[in-house]
Amino acid sequence: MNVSSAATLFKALSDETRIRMLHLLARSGEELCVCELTDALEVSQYNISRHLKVLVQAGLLDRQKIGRWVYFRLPESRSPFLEAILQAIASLDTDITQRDLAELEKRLQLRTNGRCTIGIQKTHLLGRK
Amino acid sequence: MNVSSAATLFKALSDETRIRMLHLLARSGEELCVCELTDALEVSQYNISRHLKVLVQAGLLDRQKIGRWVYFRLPESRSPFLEAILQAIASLDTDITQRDLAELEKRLQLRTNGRCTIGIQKTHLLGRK
DNA sequence: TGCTTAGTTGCGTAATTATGCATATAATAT
DNA sequence: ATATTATATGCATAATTACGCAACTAAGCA
Repeated sequence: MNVSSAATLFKALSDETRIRMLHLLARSGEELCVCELTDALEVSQYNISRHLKVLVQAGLLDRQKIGRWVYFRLPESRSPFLEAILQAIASLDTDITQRDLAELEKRLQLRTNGRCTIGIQKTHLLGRK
Repeated sequence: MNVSSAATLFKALSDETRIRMLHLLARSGEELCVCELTDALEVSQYNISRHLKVLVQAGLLDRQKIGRWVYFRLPESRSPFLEAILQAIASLDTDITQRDLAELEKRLQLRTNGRCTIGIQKTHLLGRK
């Protein structure tokens, strides 16, 4: 980890939606697809998608496509630097983060065989008409 | 610590100069004045001053004026969240951070009675003609 | 061979940020 | 008081970022 990549990493973390996504991934221990994150956070689908791209490019998330769904998870191997920051984010406990976890909990119960099999349920968050 | 202030904090950290300043403050254990930071980092005086302001406003630094000099130090009381991040920054060890520490070391030897008594030595970094 | 669905991305616009230059403020010294 | 010195900041410009909208790709199904 050098100064430049640390600055890039912090820049990727300098957004509320991205912090909330990482918090959910860290606390749930799950890998989550775009539509699950969209429903849990109640942010428009195209914004979720763009924020996820920022996190992947910063090395904060791994991406895996399964069928029509794309799953994101925290990288298995993390530097001490990254681990410390993810721990800090996971420790966030406020109205918003509690709500996010509760919404995700509900959403994860719609999985079948441990996988998401449906799209976005909160249709006003769709990135198309 | 809530999501919004975490985002603000990370935004304040999303700049190389600001990370280098925090790194010096954490590793040296000293409080440092504007001209010492300017000489150590070799960044123009007005930019050092502006970056310091960002860090103070984000709650990452305390400011104390002594005579004509203004000293900055890490806050004595830190949340676990902040402590984890400062530890991570202090652990940075690269060409740049080693050089910064060496330059600061040299600069601190110009103190008398543990205080800076001179201005910027690298005159090309001054914010005036 | 389409049609539907999960996700991505280009474009335009608005907001924010960094930096150089010049100047302002504030404390000390002559 | 006036000049000097340490630090801060207003202004202009350039670069970056976020977001809504719309269109696009890609995978599975009829």
